[in-house]
Amino acid sequence: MIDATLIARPVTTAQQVHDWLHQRILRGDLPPGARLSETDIADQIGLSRQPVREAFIRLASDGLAEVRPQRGTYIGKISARAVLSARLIREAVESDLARMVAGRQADLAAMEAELGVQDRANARGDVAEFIASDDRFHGAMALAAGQAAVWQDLERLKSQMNRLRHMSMRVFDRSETIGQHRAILTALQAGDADAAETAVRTHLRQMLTELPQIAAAHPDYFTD
Amino acid sequence: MIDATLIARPVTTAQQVHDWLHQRILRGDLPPGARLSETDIADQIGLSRQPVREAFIRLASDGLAEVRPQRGTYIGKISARAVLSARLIREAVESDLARMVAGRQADLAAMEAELGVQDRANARGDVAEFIASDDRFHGAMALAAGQAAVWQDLERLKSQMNRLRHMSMRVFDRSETIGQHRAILTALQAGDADAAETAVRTHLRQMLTELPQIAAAHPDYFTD
DNA sequence: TATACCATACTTCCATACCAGTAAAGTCTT
DNA sequence: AAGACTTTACTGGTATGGAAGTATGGTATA
Repeated sequence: MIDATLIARPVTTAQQVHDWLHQRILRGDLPPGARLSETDIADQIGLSRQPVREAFIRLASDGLAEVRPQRGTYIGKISARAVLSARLIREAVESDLARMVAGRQADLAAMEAELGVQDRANARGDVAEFIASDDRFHGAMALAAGQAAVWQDLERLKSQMNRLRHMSMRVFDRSETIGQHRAILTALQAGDADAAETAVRTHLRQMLTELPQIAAAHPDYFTD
Repeated sequence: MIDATLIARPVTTAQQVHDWLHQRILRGDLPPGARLSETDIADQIGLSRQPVREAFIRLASDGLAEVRPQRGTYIGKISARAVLSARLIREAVESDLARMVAGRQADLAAMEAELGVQDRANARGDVAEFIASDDRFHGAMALAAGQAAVWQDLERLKSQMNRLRHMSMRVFDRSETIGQHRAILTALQAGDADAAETAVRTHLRQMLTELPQIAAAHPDYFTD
């Protein structure tokens, strides 16, 4: 048995450049508003400008960069409007997913496991790992609802939120987040759809209070 | 007062090529699975391959095309999984939006107007206009909820569904769709959040019955 | 001092040439 | 005739050069 994802995947250089930059942007290594230069990056990694340019185009499609013709390419600032929109969508979708999970006998072991990971990451102050585990927790819920594809579709929206979270994580205590996660899981285990929905909405509304504070602390990283 | 959107908008050739192909794909002029050739299109519109190539990259990011390195570029087939995922997301989000609209004194004139447009388009058999009006109807609801940005974020997902609808519209009678739209509007006007949510969910679940029939009629246009 | 102008040094955008991988037609061998 | 191998004609991927537009800083002028 051959893994089709391997034979069908001659990853191009442009794709690798894109992935590299994508990760750096999400982690906050490349701050919002920073300037990107085709030539600089090309020289830096020993390539021609072309693959770098194509990576920029992909980033722009991701909503992470902005190419201004004949002017320059910049890391997109975090749009408060976009974050709020993404949050609303997640709340709506994950509420429904939670109801679906609560209504069936789903395997919740994966979600349970992530709670432990988050405890340890929080204790270590490992921001990146905490965020990754947080994502896996929510992804596991989508999987338990039999809707893995839905989680994939939200990727683009999650990107914007994750950039914000890399900033907020350094400011806020995450034990509260873990508690909210546990509340969700408990409701799901009890098969209580109403409680699960409430827990999900409460959890995702947390960002409504955090966003203004983060934005106030880094005004140059945001647009309205 | 100068319109900033005008001075800041030197539309590149690649962008125009992208928009052109994007529209043709959504309208079904370019059928799923069709082959795209950089050289063919470049010759056809009198350009070099480069801008066409960059348009392909954008289309791939849109999820409308697939670039297979060293093999060829193809119009993406319609993924049944993706359509179902998009449908679920829309049902979740628009349910919440409907509740928001029902709970406030919103201006619903725009939605009302689209119902008339749909009546006339349906009578004429104008598929494209009907779909456009359908989109505007749902978009007006998002606007009435004060969440225009949310509707923008769903654009990518709507693309996949719209391709499907261009096929289904020729098969199904749309008067039922109009009736469902009216049910939504009536509930909103009455300020009945529960009825509005139910009407929205009923309306968007229509696709669950249509998708299998469309897919069966055009098996070569779909992947699982 | 303030302002208009202009030369210059960038930037991205597009055209062209070349490279590498794929697939299918054609040829040879058995 | 059937199979394996070779050739050839494509495909997209990358490199490079120059064109077009923009920002910047200096300079002349009022």
